[in-house]
Amino acid sequence: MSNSKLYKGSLTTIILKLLNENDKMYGYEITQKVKELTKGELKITEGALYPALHKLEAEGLLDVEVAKVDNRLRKYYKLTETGTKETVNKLEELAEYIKTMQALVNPKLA
Amino acid sequence: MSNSKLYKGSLTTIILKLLNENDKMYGYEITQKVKELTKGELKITEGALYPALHKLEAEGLLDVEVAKVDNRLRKYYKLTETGTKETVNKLEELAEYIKTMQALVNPKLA
DNA sequence: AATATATACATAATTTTCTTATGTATAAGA
DNA sequence: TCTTATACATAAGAAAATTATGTATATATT
Repeated sequence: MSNSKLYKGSLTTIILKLLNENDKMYGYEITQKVKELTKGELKITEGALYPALHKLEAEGLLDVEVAKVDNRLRKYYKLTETGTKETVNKLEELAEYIKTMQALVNPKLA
Repeated sequence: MSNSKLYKGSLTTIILKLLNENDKMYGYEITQKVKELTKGELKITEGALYPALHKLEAEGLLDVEVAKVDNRLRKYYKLTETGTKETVNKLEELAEYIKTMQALVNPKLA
């Protein structure tokens, strides 16, 4: 991502969550979806995204399927069974993190 | 931090926020305060904390004052004027980030 | 027809920000 | 006496980004 306030470590969670909702997506689609959902707040850069996808695939959390659309390459990624389980963990971690940060930063509301 | 689910980039915000509330604190005190406020969820390691403090000082966001208590060294840090302004920015960024992540991860509630 | 923008992938160099390991030193508790 | 707590620090390495490139096709603009 560029310009944005993204904390390192959350990209994986974002990818997994999107794939959990959308069954299969390709890289470019993910960048566009994030831009759309965050109203331009978050821009995922290719330099971050593609290595992240490759890593998740290598770890067995994602499966790939190559397709050719309009004479252009697309790599569709989808969650494996392990990936689906890991998505649950990552989302719990994120919720936990947000709670913890709010306790630190806004102790009155905790 | 160790063991924890902390996303990289939030340590600076935590330090600034604590100093904003407590006027002046020393490093070890910060580690203990974070542990206390997060009920042990977050443990700031010295390897992360001290370099972060030095960096904030070098950037002019913190001032240091060395003291000797019980024959042991303490370095009290406090926000400079610039540091106070930057604290506001960092807290806004964090709030924004949390909002953005919730929009991504829990679009129904957004 | 030429050029810019969008689509779609990828990697390399560098930077930021941690973790882990190590080191020094004093005080207090078992 | 030995461990734990207090209090600082840095170095090596890893993780995860950013920034800069590179390739290639399709579409929109001038």
